[in-house]
Parts: sequence; C-alpha cells; structure tokens
Amino acid sequence: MPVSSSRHAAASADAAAPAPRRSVRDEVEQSLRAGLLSGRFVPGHSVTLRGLAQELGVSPMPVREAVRALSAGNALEIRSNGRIQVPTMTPQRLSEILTARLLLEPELAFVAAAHLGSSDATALRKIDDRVDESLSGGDAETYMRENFAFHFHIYRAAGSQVLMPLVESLWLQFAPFMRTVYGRVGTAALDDHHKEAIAAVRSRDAGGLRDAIAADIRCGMELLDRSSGEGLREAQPGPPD
Amino acid sequence: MPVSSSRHAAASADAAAPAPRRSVRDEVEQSLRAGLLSGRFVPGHSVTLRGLAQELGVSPMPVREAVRALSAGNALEIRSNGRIQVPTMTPQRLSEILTARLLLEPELAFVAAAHLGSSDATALRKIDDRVDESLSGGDAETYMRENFAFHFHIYRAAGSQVLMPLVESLWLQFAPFMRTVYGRVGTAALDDHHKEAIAAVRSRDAGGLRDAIAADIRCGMELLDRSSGEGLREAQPGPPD
DNA sequence: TTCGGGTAAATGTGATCACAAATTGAGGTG
DNA sequence: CACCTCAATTTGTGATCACATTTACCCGAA
Repeated sequence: MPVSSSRHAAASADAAAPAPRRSVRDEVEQSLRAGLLSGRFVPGHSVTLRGLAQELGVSPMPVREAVRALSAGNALEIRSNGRIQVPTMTPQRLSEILTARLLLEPELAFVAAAHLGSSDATALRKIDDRVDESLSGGDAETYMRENFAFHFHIYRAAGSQVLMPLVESLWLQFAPFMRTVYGRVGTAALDDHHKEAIAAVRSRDAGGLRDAIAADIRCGMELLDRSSGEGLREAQPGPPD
Repeated sequence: MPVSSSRHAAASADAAAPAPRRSVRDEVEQSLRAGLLSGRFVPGHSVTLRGLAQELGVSPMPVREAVRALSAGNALEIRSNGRIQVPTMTPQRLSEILTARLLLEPELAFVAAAHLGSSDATALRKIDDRVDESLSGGDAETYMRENFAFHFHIYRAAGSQVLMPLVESLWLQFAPFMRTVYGRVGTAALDDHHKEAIAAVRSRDAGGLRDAIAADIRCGMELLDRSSGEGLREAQPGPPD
C-alpha cells in the first residue's frame, strides 16, 4: 500500500507557514522518536525496515535513513547481523545515562532560566497538571509524553543547539526502558520535583531551577535503585554484538 | 567507476580477525568521521552525495546513509534545500561546545583513570611525542589526528557506551572549525596539558587527570578567545536554514 | 560592461530490483 | 520426544532509475 504518490501531499499550499517541512524521511524519524519517547517500543524487541515502512505507509527507503539516524545516537541498535532492535538496558548503561543527565540537564536548565518568564511558568503548570493526572491515572504512555514536554519546554528556552541534541539523545536511550519500569512498579510512587521547578521559573531563580531539575533526575535514580535488577539484562560475557 | 562489484571485497577470508567489519556504509561513515576530525572538510563548504560517492568509489546509497547518520549528530548540516554542508561555526555554538566538553570530558577522564595503567602512560607518551612533533612542524592535520588519538585513548578506557558517543559528537562538531583556526594562527602557540595528564595516568591520580583534561580544554578556549571573531561567521538574522 | 532570462546540468529524494545472509519452519530421522 | 537438515521466507544492503527542485552557465539585450 504505497503512500499517495505525490511527495507534496503534506506540504500545504499556504506559504504563511515558515517551516512547512516536507520530506517523508523526517516525518518517519519524528514518528520513531515519538514512539521511543512514549515507550511504544519495547527494549530488546526487534523491528524491521519493511515492517515499519508498511506500518507508516511509506517505502522502506526513508525508514532506512531514519533508523540509521536514530542508531547513530544509540536510540536504536544495529546488531552484527544487521538486525535492528531497540537497545536493551544494562545496569552500567543506565548508570552512565543518569550520570550524563545529571551533568548536562541541570546546567541546561540553569542557562534556560534566564529566558523563561511567568508565561512559561503557567504553561509548565498546565503540562504538570497533565503529568499528575496521568500519574494518578496510571497512564504511563501519556505520563512519559507529558514529562518529556515539561522538561524540554524548559530546555528549549536555553536556545542551545549543542546541549539540546545531546540531552535528547539521552532521553531517547532511556525512555523505552523507563516505560517497562513504570509498567512494572507503576507510576504512583513517583514524586517528581516539578512544583519546585515551576516555582523557580516563576521567581526567576536560576540556581533553584537547576537544583530542582537535579533533584528530579535523582528521584528517578532512586526509583530505579528501588526496583534494581529486575528487567535489567545483566551484562553477560557472551559474544559481543 | 563502480567499485568492484563483490561486496565481500574488503572482507578478507581469514577468520582470525575479530572485527573484519563488513558493510560499505560503515566504511564510508568512518572515512567521513576521519575527514571531519582531521580537518579535511572546510566549514561552510558543501559536499554532495554523488561527489563523495565517486571519491570513495562507491554508489551514492551508502554515502546517503552515512551522511544521514553524521548529520543526526550535527557533524554535518542538511540545509532547507537539502544541500549538505559542513556546519559553520558561530561564537555561541563554539561556546556551547566548549561548555559541554568541560562538563563531560573531565568526568569521563576521571572514570577512565581507574582503568589506565603504566602501559597506557607510555602509549600516551608516544602519541604525545607525535603531537609535539606535528606542533613544531606546523602540520595541523597530523596534529588534529594525534590530539584526537591522545584524548580518546584516555576516554576509551572508561568503557562508557554513553558518554563516549556524546563526546565524539562534540569533537566532530568543532574539529573542522579548529582546523581553520590552526591554519590561521598556527599551532605553535598551543601548550596543551598532555604532560600533566600523562603524569597523572602514571601515578594513577584520577583527580589530577580530570584537572589536566579540564585545563587542556580551557587552554583551547583561550586560544579561541585570543583569535576571537576571526573566522567566525556572525549569527546573522537572515532567513534560517 | 552589466544585468536578465532561459536552458542544461546537478542534486537530494523516494521507489524498485537483485542478491546474499540469516531466520524460520516444517519434515524427517535417531 | 529430541535433534538435525534443508528449503522457503524474511531481512538488510547496495545499485539503479525517475523525478522535482535547485543551481550553474551561457547567450543576448540594454
């Protein structure tokens, strides 16, 4: 079932939009990113080029490039036999990711604080409301999407074209695993530090925002420590892939 | 001039080699990475799929994917018209890259210190000899390659599958620009802190190694401050690409 | 000489084909 | 019932083609 042959199908005719971004490849990549971040992809589960292509209604070609782009950031894994799979998590890898997050994200939030205003505070509160709602409702997928929206609304304000992609790469790496954690221990036990972050944004307290983000990340670390081991495939000395 | 049709041309028959790396695509990507890191690509200069393909003796297909992978890490830029070019540097972007390096690399070196021994110290000294040689000789390209080898010999010891790719991404981003800086101000003025790093490795002083790396990065920052502005295309408010 | 205009070449994108390797599944044998 | 064998399917990879868009270049007019 090939997609409607015209490659301009998505490019609406109005020239008002500054970035009407065409290119099927980018659409596929965004779709895959969203799937990773919302936890629709299960770690260890393998995906196929043709499978994704059919699912998205495109030819395997744009999928190939999108997968290659994601795998360049370790968001997808290409095994030695060429098979594609969403990476499995190991205790070591998870520890490294959280270390990296702790190094980058508080600093990014600190920079962002200068560009955040009260309007952002109210926007963040609206997002956080949806976060809380999905938390109590146990809707892990919505939670992950809104939690991502919360953090990156802050980070985006920093206007960094360097740190942002790095942080995004980290999220793409741990998101699928977190989804499985939430599925097992539930999301109720989470007490993020979003409220403190919002307060810091409202009072333009850059240091406070940095600390709130750091605390939020550490909170996630503790959750994982509590449910440590389970679901983590031990680093086994098998033949490397 | 299509490459020899057999895709196994590079895969030697001997099974003794542990990593006989197949896949033309990976070879192309490694080739491009090496070119970026050694400064063979000039910032702002545009490259073409077919051009690289012919240069490397392959079809445009593997190049397409390799370029896509590199551009995912901001090592190459794909403009709105689809044209590929090596990214230009702006003062802001350079500052962000150095900030990120300062956040990640000292920490990575700190972790690596535990896995480095005296044999690594001698290996590093050999590399550093070549660095000094190329510095006094004014061979910027060799300098960049050996300087990269020096740093990543250390970083690799950390065994991090998360931080390493992030740091590599940063190097790929600033390397082409550094090449132009060296070409303008020369390499003689550089006094890296490699000697201190080697001493720290030999005496297993993790903190000392971290500080040496941090000092080395700061040294690079000063060099750029001294020659600030020149070669940096100001962030101009033209139509975004 | 300079500035348009219009044609030709070049470029990225997506689709399709061919092929080798790997996986899968069934069927047969111990 | 377990294990092996072998064929059929699936999958990634690379090449080639078609096409719309963009860029480059050359010629002619002012």
